[in-house]
Amino acid sequence: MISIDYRDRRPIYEQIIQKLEDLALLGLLKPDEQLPSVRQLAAELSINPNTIQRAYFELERRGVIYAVKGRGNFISDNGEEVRKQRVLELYTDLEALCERAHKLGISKEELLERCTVLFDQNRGGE
Amino acid sequence: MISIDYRDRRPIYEQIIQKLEDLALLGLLKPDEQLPSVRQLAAELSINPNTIQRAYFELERRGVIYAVKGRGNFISDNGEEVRKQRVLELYTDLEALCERAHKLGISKEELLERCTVLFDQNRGGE
Amino acid sequence: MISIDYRDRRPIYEQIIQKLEDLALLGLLKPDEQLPSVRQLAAELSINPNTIQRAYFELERRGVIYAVKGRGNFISDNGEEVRKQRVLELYTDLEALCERAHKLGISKEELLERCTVLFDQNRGGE
Amino acid sequence: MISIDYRDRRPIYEQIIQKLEDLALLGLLKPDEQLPSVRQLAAELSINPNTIQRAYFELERRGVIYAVKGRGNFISDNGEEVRKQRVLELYTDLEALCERAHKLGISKEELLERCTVLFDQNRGGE
DNA sequence: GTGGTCTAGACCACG
DNA sequence: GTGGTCTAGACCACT
Repeated sequence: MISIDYRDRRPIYEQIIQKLEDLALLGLLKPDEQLPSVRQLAAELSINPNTIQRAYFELERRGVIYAVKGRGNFISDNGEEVRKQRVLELYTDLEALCERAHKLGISKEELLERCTVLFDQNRGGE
Repeated sequence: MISIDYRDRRPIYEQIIQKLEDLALLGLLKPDEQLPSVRQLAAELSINPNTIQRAYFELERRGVIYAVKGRGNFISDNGEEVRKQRVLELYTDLEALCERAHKLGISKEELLERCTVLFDQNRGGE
Repeated sequence: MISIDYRDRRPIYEQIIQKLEDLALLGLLKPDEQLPSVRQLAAELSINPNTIQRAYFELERRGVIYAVKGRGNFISDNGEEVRKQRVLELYTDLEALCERAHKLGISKEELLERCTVLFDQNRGGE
Repeated sequence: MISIDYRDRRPIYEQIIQKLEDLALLGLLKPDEQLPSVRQLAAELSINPNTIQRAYFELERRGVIYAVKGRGNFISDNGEEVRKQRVLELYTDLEALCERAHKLGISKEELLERCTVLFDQNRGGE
């Protein structure tokens, strides 16, 4: 379900957060579905349970999952909220990218054209 | 000429690299123009000379500046090549962003619209 | 595994880079194999950890190794790409050498003969 | 007669040494021909006289030129000796290159072939 | 424990 | 004076 890329510069807990968030966002993990336990997932990925714990804490803080004492962790049903936040993040990144493009002397038309091509490419790739 | 933002999570040397690269790319620093010396800039910014050294070293590796022992550091004149590489990097980042947008269900029209707005914002910001 | 030659005029960190790159290129260090930690290698060679750090940093930049925060440094698996780049560099150096030979009035036959001898010597040296 | 490349990583005095040695070797500077004075050359190149002095000292040590107190510096007539030493240096470099080639898994045939091509290229380039 | 960053201060080669 | 290298020791984030 989840795999870790040790070559990735980002910390492991962040990779796990992102993967689970993606799965929840794409609807591959349904609301109220139970996640693997901290120990189980830790064993599965051969990493420290603390790292899983940290990822679950952060996901709970973000409202992606909720914890029930003695029972486990479950997918929250406010997927729409999460999605909105992701969209906001994307727009922030897009803003930074536009600034870089501007500094590099790329025209708006050039950027939009490229954007269109890349977006359509993506469409076909699925 | 350069300022450091200690709230910025990026390391200091990276901030310096980016600032100087931007200045060189925008043509505000002309080819063969001399940069402040390692010690001088360190004193100016109240940071350790090693940190400046590291930034200058990386800039030299990237071909943005060149160092002459006993004389100082100077802006390189192959700014155009550096720019081309930066453009390629930007397009790679744009591709990743388009993929994210696609996953989030953002339509192409929505993305292009946003792109236009952000780009123009940037224009006005100068 | 690694030794430093203090009579060598090249900086220590460069010697380390070369040694490790050679080992990786020759396949004596397998992909995903863990390297000695920065502190450990520093202690082993009786030099400063910063110097090792610098070498590892450069090796990572070259794609020879990859670092995982909190875990260590590991041999990268794109050895073939690195090798190709090294071959290109070697041919560039060979070109400069041929030019020098030409200026010194060395005939092509003389150069090729010498090349053959040196190459075979190398073969026997192992 | 001589030009300095400040982008070159080698120290200035070394560049001057090499240039003059080359000129002597190629016979463009005849035996007993007088070199420009330290001050004159320093002024011409807009660099410190100490740097020229250092280059001349080294050239005298190598037997390329000889100094006459109160008169100036002159080209030595043992050009053949200098050439021999240069050839030795080249062979040393060739040896290192052969070792690198061997480590990279380049076959002898491959190297010789490349050598031939590059040498002939050089021939045509003149 | 690991790597990543930074400081403070030193020595060297070069100009 | 300049850049280049190195040491000693510190703090941080991550596992």
